Amino acid sequence: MDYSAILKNIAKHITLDEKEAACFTSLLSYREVKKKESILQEGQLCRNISYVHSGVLRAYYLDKEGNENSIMFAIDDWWVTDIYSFATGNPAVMHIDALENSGIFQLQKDDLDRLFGQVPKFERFFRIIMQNSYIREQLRSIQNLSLSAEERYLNFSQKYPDFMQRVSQKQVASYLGMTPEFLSVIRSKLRKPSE
Amino acid sequence: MDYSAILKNIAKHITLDEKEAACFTSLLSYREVKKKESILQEGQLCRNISYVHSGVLRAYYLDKEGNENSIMFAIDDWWVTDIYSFATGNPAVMHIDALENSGIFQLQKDDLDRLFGQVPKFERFFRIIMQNSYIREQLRSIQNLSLSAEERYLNFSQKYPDFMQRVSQKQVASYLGMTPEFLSVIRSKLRKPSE
DNA sequence: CGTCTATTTGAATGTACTCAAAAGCGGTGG
DNA sequence: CCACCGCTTTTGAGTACATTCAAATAGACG
Repeated sequence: MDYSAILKNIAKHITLDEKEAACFTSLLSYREVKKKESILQEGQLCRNISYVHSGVLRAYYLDKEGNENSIMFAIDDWWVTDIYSFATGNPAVMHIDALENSGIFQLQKDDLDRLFGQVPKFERFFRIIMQNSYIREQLRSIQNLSLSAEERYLNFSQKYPDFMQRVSQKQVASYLGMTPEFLSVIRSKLRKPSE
Repeated sequence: MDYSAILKNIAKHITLDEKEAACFTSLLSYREVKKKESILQEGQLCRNISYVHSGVLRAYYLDKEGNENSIMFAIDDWWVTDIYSFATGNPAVMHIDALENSGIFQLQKDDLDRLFGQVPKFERFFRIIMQNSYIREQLRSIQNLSLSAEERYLNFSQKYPDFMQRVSQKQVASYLGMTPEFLSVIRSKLRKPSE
C-alpha cells in the first residue's frame, strides 16, 4: 500500500518517527470508491474521517425541496467527513459520494481517539486541520453574504481551478448558492463581455 | 482575579491539575474594553485570542462599499479572534470591538505555543474549540445558501436568543446577509401574520 | 443509436435591494 | 431635567438581481 502521499500530508504539520508513522498507517483502511458510489448518507452515523488519495468526493445535503446543496468538494490530498456527526455522534446531516472513481484512506473515530492518547502530536495535527477548515468556512460565509453571484463564481474559479475541471456546473452552482440556469447565464456573459 | 469562569470553560473539554491550571492562568491578561472600543482593526496582526468573561464583542469586516458585515458575536463564555490572522500571521481581515463594556482574558499566540509544548492537553482543547467553530460555520454556510431571509432570521433568533437582546437589529441584519430595512420588513410581517 | 442528464436560452415572476423620508430612541450638554 | 443631535428602525415606491418554468440543444453513458 502506498502511504507516501498521506504521510507527506501529515508531515506538513507534524514530524513522526518511524514507529509513530507505522502506528498511524496500521490504523488506515484503504478503500476504492466507484463513481457515484456513496460513503455516507444522511441519517447514518459518521464514524470515520477520509483522506482522498486519488479522485474526487463531494459532500452535499438535501434541502426540504429535495435539491442537492454542495457543502464541499474533496480532491486528492484533502480530508473529508461529516464533522458534525463525527464529533457529536448525532446522525449525519450530509451525503458524501464520489464524482470519479476514487481511492481513500479511512480512519475510524475510535482508533483516532486511541491514537490521540498514544501519539499526542496528532491532536496538534487535527487541531490545525480543523483550524484551516474553520478559516475556509468563515471566509465562505463572509463571501456568500457580501458578494454577488458573479463575484462568487469568479472567486471560486480562481481559488479552485482544479475543481472547475472535475465538477459539473450544476454542482458548482449548488456550492455557490445559485441555480444552474443562472450560473449558465453568468458564464455566457463572461464569455462575450463586449455585447 | 476571577478565573473560575474561564477554568470552567476549559474543564468542559479537558481536566487540569492545580499546577497546570496555575500555569495557564499565569499566561492570561485581563482587560476591560469599553463599549465601542476596538481590540483589533483590519490590517493589524492579530497575536492573541480572547475569552469573553463579561459583555459582548462583535467581529465584522468592511466590504468594498464600506458596509460592516458582522462575522460573529461573542458574549460571555465565548472565545473570539481573527483566526485567519492568528493562524497565518497575515494582516487581520476583520475588526473586533465591544458592543457593551466588557471584560476579557487574552492569551498571546507565543504563550499559547509554549503552553502547547508544556501541557499538550491544550492542543486537545483548542482542537475541540476549532472543531466546534468549523461545525458552526459550515452550518452557517449551508443555511445562508439554502434558506430565505425570513428563515435565516427565525433560525438565528431561535438559536441565539441572547444575541437578540444585546445586539442591534442592524448588526443582526448584517450577520444574516440582508439589509436592515429588509429585516425590519420581515419583523413587521411576523408581528401581524394575519393581514 | 437511444436515453438520461446537463447546459443553454428566454419569458415571466419574486425576493430582496436602493433610495428617501419619517418616526423612535439613546446619549450628551446646556 | 429637558432639548437637541445622531443613529436606528420603520415604511413605502421603484428597481435589480436571481429564480422558476419551459423548451431546445448538447453531452455522456450504456
